[in-house]
Amino acid sequence: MRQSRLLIPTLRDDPGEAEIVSHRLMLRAGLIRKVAAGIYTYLPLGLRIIRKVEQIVREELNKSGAQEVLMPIVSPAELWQETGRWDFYGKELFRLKDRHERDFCLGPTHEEVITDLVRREVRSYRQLPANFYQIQTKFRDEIRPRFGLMRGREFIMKDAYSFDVDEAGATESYRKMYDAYVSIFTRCGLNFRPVEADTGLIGGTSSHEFMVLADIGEEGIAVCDACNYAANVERAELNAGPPPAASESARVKQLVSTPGHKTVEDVTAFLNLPAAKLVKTLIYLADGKAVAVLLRGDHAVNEIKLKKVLGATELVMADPATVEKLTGAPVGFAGPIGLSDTRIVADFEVKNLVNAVVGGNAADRHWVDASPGRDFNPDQYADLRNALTGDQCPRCSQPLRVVRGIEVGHVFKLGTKYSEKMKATYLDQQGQEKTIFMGCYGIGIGRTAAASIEQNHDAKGIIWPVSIAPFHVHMLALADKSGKVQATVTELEEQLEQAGVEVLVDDRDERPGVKFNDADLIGIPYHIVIGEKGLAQGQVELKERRTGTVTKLAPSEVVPRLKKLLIQ
RNA sequence: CGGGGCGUAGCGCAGACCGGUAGCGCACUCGCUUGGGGUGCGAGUGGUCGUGGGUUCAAAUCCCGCCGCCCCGACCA
Repeated sequence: MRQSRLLIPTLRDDPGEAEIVSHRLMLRAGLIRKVAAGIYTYLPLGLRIIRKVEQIVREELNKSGAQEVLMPIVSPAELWQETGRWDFYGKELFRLKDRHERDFCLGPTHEEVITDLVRREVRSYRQLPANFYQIQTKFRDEIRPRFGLMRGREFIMKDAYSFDVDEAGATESYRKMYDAYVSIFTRCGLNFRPVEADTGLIGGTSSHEFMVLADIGEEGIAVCDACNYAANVERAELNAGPPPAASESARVKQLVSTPGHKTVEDVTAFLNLPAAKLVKTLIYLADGKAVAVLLRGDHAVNEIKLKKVLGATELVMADPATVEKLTGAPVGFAGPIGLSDTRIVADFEVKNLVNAVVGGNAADRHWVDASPGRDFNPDQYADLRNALTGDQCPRCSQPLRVVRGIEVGHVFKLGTKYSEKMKATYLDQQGQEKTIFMGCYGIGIGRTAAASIEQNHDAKGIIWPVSIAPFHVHMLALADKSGKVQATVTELEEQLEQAGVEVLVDDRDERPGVKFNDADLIGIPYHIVIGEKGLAQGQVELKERRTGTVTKLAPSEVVPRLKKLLIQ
């Protein structure tokens, strides 16, 4: 392929809109261009990369027995109303009406559509198990699209859905997909880690996220170096911590004036204490009933855990009026002392505090030197927060480390959540009607490419792994007075293409420096430099992008050498 | 949605405080030059200054509204 015939608009300057490496380099290397916030056009080079990732996904999924289908992007509201997600999905769902004012949406995911298909077409246990996947553009009206392809409103996703006769079958399907994902991300050359995850909006019973380790990752992962436990910080289970090292003796509690100091920062700054010495009291409405939730000032509540502990189906923070009615104080001064009629749950770490600050349940008042067990007694201690570095591993009690990751894949065991609501059933061997067990599985195609750049780049640009590189080889034709360069380039291009090596020839009338810099920026793994100087000695140069290693060799050696390198 | 920042040529920016009819670098076109790490010189092309209104003899510049984009945060009492 000739570079002069492809639109590869490289940029010398960093575009102002891009903050992170992969976004910047995708724009600079001419892979993508933005159309609107979170919506991009894939240029020829970018599209080739996307197709490479898709191909790997296809091959591995086909190998695992999944079958490819293609569902519509637009789906009718009725299907979403059946599962309740028409309302539950909220503003993230792109909605539209047709000319008859009927409601539709642009698919953010396809559980409803595929389950509808399966309930119509699958009757018998003989047709199961089945696993359907598609690679398709998805739409989610994200609250804040960012980082180029990392979090777009329109993006390409591989989504798959498994259907089994029972729980055991579903577990087997899940395991197969998990294994396929490991193969896929390994082939993409990523440093990744499967971690235990929460099930979020999709719902279901168990789930793993495939995280590419990178500092710019939007997700926190708690990892244990001692026993290999890894989980999303939202998911990681935390046990009651070690009993407190008896550092200080409990003093008598006092009510002090904290005029106007409502937030954790304000109060601790005013009292000159660390946030870890404060207990914050959050008032929630769990299915309409007020609950006080106690956490250390420096900890963040995890509402998913809280919901489980409370056994609540609906959980919202109480409005200021309710808080005032309950505590007798404006928002900012709630505390557990004297809240006798209200259920109080506290995070495990609260139990370990001595001489803590708590709200006074009166305007501009806080208690200092309050101690749990003596001054207030929660109804229950539980795990209510996200994991932090230093917390104990739930498996082996060694300290956890929190690292950042990019979620490129997610596998869920759904159970019968959708099949029950949508009545997707089959007849078993006894002729009994049974509900189908489901699983669902996603991979962000563009995000996988972006994650690869985050892990594979240097100051000059991208360094693609061979498996997803837009081309295998970038052949740079330098100045050519004699015509020899052109002749060699044409000959080599032909030989390489015949050998199945994908080659991009930089045949532009540009200075050598421009070509070298653009080639480094684009990041094709091998460069062949052909110039008159080298040819005078019967040689061309082969450069490995990652290491910069240059090998001089005769033109006739190029094809065999590359074939060998590319097979590795 | 809350906070902050920004919209001036394809890209990166100056001009704005102090109103006088738009500029720099890169890119692009043409000519010469150069030809192994973003050559050099010259001549050009390209902008309703995001948008609507207002103030003024005069608005990129001052005032108000709207739109878009980027960053941070988002029930944390």
